[in-house]
Order: sequence, then structure tokens, then C-alpha cells
Amino acid sequence: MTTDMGDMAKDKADRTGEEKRPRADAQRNLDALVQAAKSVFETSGVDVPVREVAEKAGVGVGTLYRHFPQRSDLIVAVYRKEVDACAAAAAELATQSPPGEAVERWLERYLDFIATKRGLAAALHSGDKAYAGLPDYFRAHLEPALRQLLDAAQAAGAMRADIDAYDLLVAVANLSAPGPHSDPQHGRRMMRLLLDGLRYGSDVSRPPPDDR
Amino acid sequence: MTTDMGDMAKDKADRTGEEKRPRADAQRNLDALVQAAKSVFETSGVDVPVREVAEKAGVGVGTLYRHFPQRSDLIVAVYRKEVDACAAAAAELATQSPPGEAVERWLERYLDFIATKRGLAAALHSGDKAYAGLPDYFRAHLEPALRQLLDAAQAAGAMRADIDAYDLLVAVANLSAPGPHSDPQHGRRMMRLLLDGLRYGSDVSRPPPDDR
DNA sequence: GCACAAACGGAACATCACTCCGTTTCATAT
DNA sequence: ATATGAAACGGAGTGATGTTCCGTTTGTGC
Repeated sequence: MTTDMGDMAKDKADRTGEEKRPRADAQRNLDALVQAAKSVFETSGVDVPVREVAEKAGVGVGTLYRHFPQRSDLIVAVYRKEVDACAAAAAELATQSPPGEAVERWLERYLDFIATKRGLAAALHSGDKAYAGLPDYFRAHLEPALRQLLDAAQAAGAMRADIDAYDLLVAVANLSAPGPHSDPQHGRRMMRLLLDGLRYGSDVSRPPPDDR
Repeated sequence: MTTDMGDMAKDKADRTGEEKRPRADAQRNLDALVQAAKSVFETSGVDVPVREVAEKAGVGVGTLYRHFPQRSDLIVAVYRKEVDACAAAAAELATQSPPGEAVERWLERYLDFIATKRGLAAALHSGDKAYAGLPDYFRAHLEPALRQLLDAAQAAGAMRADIDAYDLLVAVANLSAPGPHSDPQHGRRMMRLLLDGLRYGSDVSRPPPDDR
């Protein structure tokens, strides 16, 4: 790519150590499968028959299994794609909102991600080895995304400086876990509470009292 | 029906509105199934084939389905039985340990329960209607159990008085949720931390700093 | 003992994850 | 343009698992 070629026409991405460019149809089908899986998982849960995913993507099950040898591979692919999207949203928000607001908006976005991933989270903690790498992926992508926003907010004086990005991610994820009550707004309220405590004006030596 | 009948020998539990006593073999098989399910779920997860449960219980699958028409019914039965056992442990601990210690011991017991129920928790939050009643069952049985211990501890001056039993249950359950790190001792450490803050002598206005 | 309702067990059926392989399509050299 | 081989495709087939059905066995009350 971009490198001239004449004779390097077949060189593709060899130099970079990447795999050869996949065939166009293969790439198209792979994208269609992930897209279809995301859509179907959202409406019918991750336990939906793979045939439905294949059908929605307009491919045969053989093709599906070629790209995703295990059902879990498909789930992982969708999860990673959504993590990527969530992380990417941070960069965009950083250019659209003032620093302090960007953090809050992104956390709402992140909360939505967590909420819709409840079904995946179930699979995730099922002990299946296939998902062992996801937590690292989660952290590797989302922590820098949030840190970037936090840094900007802190530099702008809009937010306390003693906040660890990863702690905040975990805290929000845990807070949004619906305990034995089923209020869908609970997570949001808890997070707002947390945010109130993070704003610069508040007493940094003491977490906000809970509102019980 | 159920009306008199010579002697009351067969009256059994009619008076209380309960169903007739089931046949002895039916009761035995039902117990065996729950016992087998508990055992098999612990070693192989809740997605284990029902045949295995039936086999371990020494009954046919037909019998299993007679007692538990849905797979979820079996899961629910195991869950409720364990909630009962956990709640019952409170009464026993209350007689065996001094009040303050009883609370701590019971919370450890409760934490074990939560930890082993991770697989169930996954199913629980899967949106399946079959589990809708479990949270209420959870609260109805465990909150009084803990409250009893807390009351005793507070009366003995061993613990702060401003603790809501249900909040504590939920907090411990959430704390023990393994975030994207997989340290099995994490939950216990977090709970210990929480307990330190609950003891009477500590500074009630500020939770203990986390030990990261 | 006897009768019969209740419970049992496992073969049979339905569904789904996953495999296999003959057919089709793409990318490249000529 | 066309030929050619590697790669990808699709869907019938296979095995495993959930669920039902029904002939057989067993417990209970007389």
C-alpha cells in the first residue's frame, strides 16, 4: 500500500509483518458476520443459534465457522469491536465538549456499553478460557481513553487530580451492576453521585456520603 | 376432600393449607436431585447436561423433568436451598460466637456463598423470567439473618449502629464481583476493609482508604 | 392382599453446535 | 482477456443435548 510497486505489487503488507491482505469477499463476509452478530445478540441474547447469525449476515454456517471456529470467537469479536467503539468515542468527545463535560459524557457512553454488555458479562465470568483475554483488552483500550479525558479535565481545573482511571472504570461498572433490585436507572444515579464527588470543588479528603 | 376421615392420622398437614404429603419415593428423588444438581453445578457449572444430574441422582431424566419441568427450575431450587443454608448459618453462629465475631464469620460464609454462585448469578441476570423471584427470596431470607446478627453486635457495643443490613449485603456482593482482574482473594480483602470501617471504634466519618 | 393413582425410566424426538467436502469465486501470471 | 490454483463458500451431515411420551413399576390406603 502506498509504496509504489511495479514489482512490489504483491508485497502488500509483508514488510510490516502483517498477514496478507485477505480476499475481498472474505473481508466482506467477516464484517457482515460481526455486524449481524452484534445486531442479533442485542435483540436475542448471546445464546442465539449461530444459524440465525449466519442467515442475517447472508452467509452459510460453514463460512461463519471458517471465520469464527468457536461460538465464543464470535462473541469476543463483537465485544472487542464495541470496546473499540467506546474507546474511539473518547477521542471524538474530546474535540466536541469542554474537558469536564467530555468526561461525564463519555462515562455515560461507557455506562451504556456496560449495560448492553450484561449478557456478555455473564458469559465472560462463566470461567470459559475463551474469554480470558477480554479483561486485558478492556483495560488496555478503555483506560487510556478515559485517562486522556481525565488529564484534559484536570489540566483545565475541572476535576480532581487524584483519580485513577482504571479505578473509575471498575467502580462505574460495579455500580451499574443491578443488585437484587431492578431499577435500570440505578447505575446512572450511582454514577452521577460518583461524579459529583469528582468535581474539583468538592472536599477531596472525603468521598461523598451515600444518599441512603 | 380432606374432610375429616375417621381419624386424623392422614390429616397430615391439611390444616396448614399445605399440599398433601408426597409419596415417599417422590420426596426422596426430589431431594436426591437437588443434592446431585448442587454437586454437579459446583464442579461443572450450571450448563452441565441434565442427564448428568439425573444420573448422579440415580434417577431417569423423566423423573427429573417431572420434578423440574424447566432446567431453570432446578437451578432455582439449588439456589434457594443454598440461600436457606446461608441464612440458617446465622442462627447457629449467633450461639457459637460473640456478637461482633458472629457478624464477621457470617459475612465470610456469605461471601463464600456469593463466590460459588457466580455461575448462577450469570444466569440470574440473563433476563430470564424464571429467575425473577430470586432477588426477593434472597432479600427476604438473608436480610433478617444478617439483621439479627447486627442487632446483637450493636447491642453489645461491638459495631456501629448506622448500618443497614440490606445495604451491607449488596455492598459485599458487589465488592466481591471480580472486575477485570481475577484475584480470588479480592472479594475477601474488600470485605475485610469494609468491616474495619464498621467496627465501633473506627472513625465513622471516613471509610478506610483503599489499599491499592 | 388388592387396586389404582402416582411416580418412574429411558427410548424417541427436536434442536443446535460444529464438521466435511464438493462447488464457486477471487487474485494473479500469462 | 483467459487460465489456473488457492482460498472461500454453503449447506447437508454428525453427534450431543434438551424435552416429551408412554408403557412399566411402586407406594398408599382399604
